[in-house]
Amino acid sequence: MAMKNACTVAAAGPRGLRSLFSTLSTNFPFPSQPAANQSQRPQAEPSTNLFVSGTKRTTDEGLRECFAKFGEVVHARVVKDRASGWSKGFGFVRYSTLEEAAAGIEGMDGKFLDGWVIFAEYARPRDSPPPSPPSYANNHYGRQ
DNA sequence: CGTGAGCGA
Repeated sequence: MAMKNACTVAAAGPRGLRSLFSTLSTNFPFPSQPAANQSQRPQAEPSTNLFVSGTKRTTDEGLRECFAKFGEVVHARVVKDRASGWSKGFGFVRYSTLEEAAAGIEGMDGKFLDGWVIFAEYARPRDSPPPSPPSYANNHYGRQ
């Protein structure tokens, strides 16, 4: 039982609520949505691509080891600056199937890793890579 | 007050 993994699943207990119902106990029900469409916010449709945030001090292997407990991680990568090499604070994890991806999200979203909270969500489909180098052929990433 | 809402060379 020697897990050097830093994936110490530490979920904040239901404590911390002190005076939640203070002076705001006036209008209770939801104030009808102000019809303000939320543009393209997070929460994309189910996909094997997972976007994980909170990996400032975590590495690709850390993410992989952490998410591998919920499914078969095909590939895990922590985005970092190519120039300096420091983590940008977020990464991506690709599962083998959508079920595993959902399980990974439900099981890792809002957990602590390396001392930082990590968020697991579906990543956006990236079919428009930055044309930094005009490249010769069109790079086509693997698709299930 | 252990919290950022962020999408990849």
